[in-house]
Amino acid sequence: MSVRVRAGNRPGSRGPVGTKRALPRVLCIVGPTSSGKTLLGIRLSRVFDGEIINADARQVFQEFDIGTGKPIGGKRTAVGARKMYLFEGVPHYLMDFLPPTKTMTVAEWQEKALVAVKGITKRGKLPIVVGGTGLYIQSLIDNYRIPQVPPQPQFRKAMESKSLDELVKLLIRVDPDAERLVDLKNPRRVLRALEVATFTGKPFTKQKGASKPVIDPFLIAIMRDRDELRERINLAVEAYVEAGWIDEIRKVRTLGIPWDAPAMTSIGYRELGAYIRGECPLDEAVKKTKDATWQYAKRQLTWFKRDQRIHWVKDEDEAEALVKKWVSSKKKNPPPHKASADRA
RNA sequence: GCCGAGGUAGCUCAGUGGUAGAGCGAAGGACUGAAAAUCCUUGCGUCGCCAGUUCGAUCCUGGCCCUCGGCA
Repeated sequence: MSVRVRAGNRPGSRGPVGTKRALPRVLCIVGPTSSGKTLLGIRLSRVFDGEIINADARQVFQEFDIGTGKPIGGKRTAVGARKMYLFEGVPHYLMDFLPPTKTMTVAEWQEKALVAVKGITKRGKLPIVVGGTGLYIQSLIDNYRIPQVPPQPQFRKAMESKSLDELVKLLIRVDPDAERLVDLKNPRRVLRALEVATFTGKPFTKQKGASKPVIDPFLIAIMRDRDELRERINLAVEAYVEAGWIDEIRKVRTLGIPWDAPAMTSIGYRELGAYIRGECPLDEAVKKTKDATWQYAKRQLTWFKRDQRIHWVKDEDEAEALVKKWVSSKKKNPPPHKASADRA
């Protein structure tokens, strides 16, 4: 079995040797859903002449607007030769471009995001990454070296009939370190590791890692206490329904998007889908959507809590003040971030 | 009022004569090409109340209380 592995165009893998240049500075607004990232991003993009790079795994989809929390009123607009997503004049990259039946991967996001960072920087603007998909953001700021094997549908299909135990055995045989470095109880992880080993002939655990940073990030998140965040989530869900979320789903259906399309598996779309199909009453679907969103927010918090580089602020004003200091501290090639180095 | 079913973890329920489990929820955690995904860890609760039988009852017997059906 042979396969075509994408050529070595991985970001950061090469570069001008010896030409020491400051890394592009990138502001990253992270944190759990409903904490206020989108609004803060818009505000800071105005104040600091920035452009936004979406780091939300669901806002990438076309037609999925209300329920994914895209800024209301933004849309694809022709700018010169090509179309770009604009919200009140602020360009958003990696937003609203993917057909709902397609999937995107971390590696693709990482690559596109870096291209966007470079373009924005070249035009003298500040790149602002905004989103709650922790893995995406980390892949960018820590320059993840992701094993270069795209998903292999036929391989995954072929392995479907195997039990987890069998997959684990196969994996350990070709990649003994997987025993302690891969979550052997998680079928997805095991399958992926096996996939990489199979198509490269080398152990998965030897191929994952991180390269030298290619950007100079500044991470910021708005701290909300538990009750407040939960309340914000509830209100957001209600506001989305009020704003026509259900009609949005119906419309997407008339466009031929099946219930099991990748974008349809987003929180709320699946719960409200059950209501639309007549499987449960509306109030139940809304309640489930709130609960699922909260569970998601907790997972995000688990992710972001451990990243010591994040500056947690209490409100937008504090965020702006902090960013102002960071922006004006330019030059001075900042020392490499400690936190990223001792994470392996 | 009569007949039937039932009262066990926050919820839905399983179960046994030797003081009890599952799913969901909740809390915490992981996370390198599906990430709004996927996965891991954590369960003493008066087993409705009272009395009896028994070495021992949540499980058997009797009474009581409550819930849900059906009949009046």
